[in-house]
Amino acid sequence: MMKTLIALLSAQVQSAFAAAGFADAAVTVSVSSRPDLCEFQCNGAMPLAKIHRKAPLAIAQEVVAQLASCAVFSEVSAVAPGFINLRVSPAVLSQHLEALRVADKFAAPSPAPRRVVLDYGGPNVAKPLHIGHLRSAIIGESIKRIYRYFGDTVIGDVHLGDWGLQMGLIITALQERQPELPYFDESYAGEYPADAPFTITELEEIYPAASAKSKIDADFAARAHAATYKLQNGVRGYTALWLHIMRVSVADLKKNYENLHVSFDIWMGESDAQPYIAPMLADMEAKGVLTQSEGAQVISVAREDDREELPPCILVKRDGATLYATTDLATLVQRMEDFSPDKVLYLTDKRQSLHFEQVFRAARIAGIVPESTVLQHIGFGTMNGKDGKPFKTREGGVMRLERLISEITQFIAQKIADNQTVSDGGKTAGIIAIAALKYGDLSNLATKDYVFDMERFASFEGNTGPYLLYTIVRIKSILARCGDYAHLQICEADNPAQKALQLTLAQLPEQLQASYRDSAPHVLCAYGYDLAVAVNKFYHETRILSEPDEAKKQSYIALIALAKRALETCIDLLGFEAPDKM
RNA sequence: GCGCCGAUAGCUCAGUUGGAUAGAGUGACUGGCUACGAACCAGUAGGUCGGGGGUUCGAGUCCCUUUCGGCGUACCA
Repeated sequence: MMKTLIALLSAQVQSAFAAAGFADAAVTVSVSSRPDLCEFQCNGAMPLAKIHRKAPLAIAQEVVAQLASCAVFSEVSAVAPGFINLRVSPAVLSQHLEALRVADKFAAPSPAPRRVVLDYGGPNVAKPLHIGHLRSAIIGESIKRIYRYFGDTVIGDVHLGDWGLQMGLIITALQERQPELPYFDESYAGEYPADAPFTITELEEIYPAASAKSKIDADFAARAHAATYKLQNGVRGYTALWLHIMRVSVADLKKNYENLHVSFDIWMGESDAQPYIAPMLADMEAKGVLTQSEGAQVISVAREDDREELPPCILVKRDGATLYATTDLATLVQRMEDFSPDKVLYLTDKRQSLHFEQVFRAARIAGIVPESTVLQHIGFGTMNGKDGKPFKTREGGVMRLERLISEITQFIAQKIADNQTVSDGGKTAGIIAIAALKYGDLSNLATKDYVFDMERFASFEGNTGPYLLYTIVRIKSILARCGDYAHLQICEADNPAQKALQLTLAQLPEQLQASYRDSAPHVLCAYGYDLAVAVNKFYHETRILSEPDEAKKQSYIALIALAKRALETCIDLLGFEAPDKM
């Protein structure tokens, strides 16, 4: 894999510094902050001024003198107080893009590919997905794709909430409604029915009703606790019922995630960690890391240098029950055994950051996870409404994901209806809706709260997902008339918009790397938008199909074909796709 | 109380090891369709980067302090 353009230019400037007598300097070239003055800049002379007791401008001038004969640059100058301004030679640029065009990938794979367990999604069974699940799914899916682009092996685990009191509540409510079912007959020894005694719609109604009832009906609550206990101790009928709940619920979750173009490699959950809990606690006991505190069994995770003393990580409550942290640690035991990952990354709401800090420390102390395995939690912010408060439906309730997607799809279907170019029963509207939703979310820093505004996200103007799709569709429309263009080569630019597009395209590898290094999809959103702007400007100012000079025309076509692939790579890593027409 | 996070144009957001005149979008105003899609392009106006102090040749960025907001703060997940 070739070097990035920035790396190539940096190497040239670095050796010029060395030739001028500044071999110790680690200098880099960056994209210019003043495109009116130059294309690239190097600020390396200024920090050297103090060390060498020399004016920064003088240093810059000496370096520039060394670069004068360098064919890589078409223009080099030193400017006060010590900037080195650079323009790349058009031939070098076009050759670089030509190499990028024929490369099978736009960025070099990671030199040390990792095994990563990515814990995202986190839905609860028997409960519908709502907007609280949206960000984890969208951001996780994008990070998964970015990691894989760089060669990591990523195991995406949906990590279901499939254990605990909620299951007891459902079972107890079912028993009230259908006491005749064989699952509740402890003397029953036959086969249980293959089909579940409820649909997903019924299940989604049963749970909230049971939850509400348990709060006002103490007897019902007690029976639910008892049912939970029986389930956890493997009572046959309850286990069979639990499997029904799981199958019905997971099938529905899969359908919903598919609509979002989100997929998982494994569908494990809290229940899978249960067999690991007892041995893990015994091991902690043996190691002496488990201590009694206020009646609970805990691991102390506080450190000397903490600004504030961290509460201990509680593993067993006073009443003997285990908790979220217990399950998460047991899940880590299981993940180390099954996958021996180099990294485990969790994507949850940022309100859980203290919990993960405690769990991570406890995992190190208990020796569950070695130092060589990175544990990271990315806590994302809340999706708010226009009023700045957590997003709600107009009626004030929690918005179901299904409804959110369908509302955006309808909104967009209405807009493209005016255009009348497409009538495919809403398929295109669905594709655009997903792009609008995901881009609207991912273009923000993941860790911050953001304001969800459907009209803004679904607008086809400005910095939006649909704008990127529109740009791709325009290119497709031209390429469809070009016959076979795969062999066409990119040549030196002959106009400013073309040069600008080439320079933007040359940034692609670095931008991909930055998004990988920082697990930051928003970097790709910003770059994809910049690239789309450059494409549209070029498109607007250049005749492509009607260009009389055949050589120029071919170079233009090769350039937009590369731009199309670059844009498609960006949106694919963000987790959405472009239609052929819109 | 303590801790974490945030505050950048009317609104929504970027801003990479500290670098030149702090950038986009949107809204407002203006111009461009007999060229490959005007869902586009170009231009104008809009800023004490919450306030104050410090470090530095240079601070939106680093340090201290302060105001406001969000969240968390041992037996929920």
